[in-house]
Amino acid sequence: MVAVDSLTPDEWTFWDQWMRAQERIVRELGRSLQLEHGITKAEFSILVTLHAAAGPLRVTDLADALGWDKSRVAHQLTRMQRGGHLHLTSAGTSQRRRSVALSDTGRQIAERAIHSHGSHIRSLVLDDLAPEQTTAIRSWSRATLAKLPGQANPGDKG
Amino acid sequence: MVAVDSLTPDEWTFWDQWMRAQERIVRELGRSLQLEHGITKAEFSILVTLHAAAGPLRVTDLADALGWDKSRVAHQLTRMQRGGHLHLTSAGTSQRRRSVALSDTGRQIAERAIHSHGSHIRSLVLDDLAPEQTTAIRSWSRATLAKLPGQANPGDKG
DNA sequence: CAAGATTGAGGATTCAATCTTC
DNA sequence: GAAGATTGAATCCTCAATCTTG
Repeated sequence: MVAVDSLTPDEWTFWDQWMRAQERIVRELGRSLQLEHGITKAEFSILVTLHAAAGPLRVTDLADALGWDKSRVAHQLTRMQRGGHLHLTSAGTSQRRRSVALSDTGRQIAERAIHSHGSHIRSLVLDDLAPEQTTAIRSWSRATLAKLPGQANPGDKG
Repeated sequence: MVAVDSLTPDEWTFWDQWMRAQERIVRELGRSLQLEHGITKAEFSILVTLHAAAGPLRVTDLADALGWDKSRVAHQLTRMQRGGHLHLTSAGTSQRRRSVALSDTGRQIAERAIHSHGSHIRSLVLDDLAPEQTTAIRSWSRATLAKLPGQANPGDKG
């Protein structure tokens, strides 16, 4: 006799529905980004972070701003390199990137995408949230970010 | 002069923190599954769905139960085939699967994983939720699932 | 033909290992 | 050597195209 469940059926349903709702929203937003701007969700994240930055960023700073690990950023930059939305400065003969910034077209795409993505977030999500729901989710998000460590990069103390 | 933002800074922060919190929880739960049971989140989803089923499922029914599209399920089954957690019956000479069920070891892993995964969900999430937060999130999830169509499989009426 | 199912290609993510530079 | 950055392999996910079978 082993207790298989550590959650009640009601708790499982709660969790399952929450995760499914989340995934559908994310999928839907990703599809819109692709359809309307030809970019993926990951590309959008890079573009919007660079758009918000004062100037060019090093890979590490980009990673910190995004909460991603460096290898994820490096792979993403590699894929985006041929898209022309980025301006990458590299070091001499090697493939090592020194800084990343938006190109002119990158900036244009970023601004258009930010605008329409925001609209979709509003109509898919924000418009349906009552003030108490917003409050509840906001406090959960903050508590969770405080509770779970950010993406541990190899060099981090720990 | 173009309005770049359709959301206020506060709204962006709200959304950004929500998504980051979500991703960290999911990542953390995935890591535990891998560490403790040697399975991924996707594998867990398949195992738990088959465990809940009365008997063997066809690919389409598995996909419907999961809210995944069939190709996603097919790829996942292909990867899991060599793991020995599944019992697959196929049709004569072809690679076409007729039904999917848990093997004995699959059932054992599923039961253990359900138990510990539930514990992690409780300690990472449920324990920190006040009743009002649970209520708010539950109603958001339901509304969202009702609002967004499930994964459209090619054959679905539209 | 249509419903059931698989395949291939391309981007995304993670982990561990390695390269580069100071 | 340590900090900055890339690489390779394995899994995952989506879309479009194709195969299989009733």
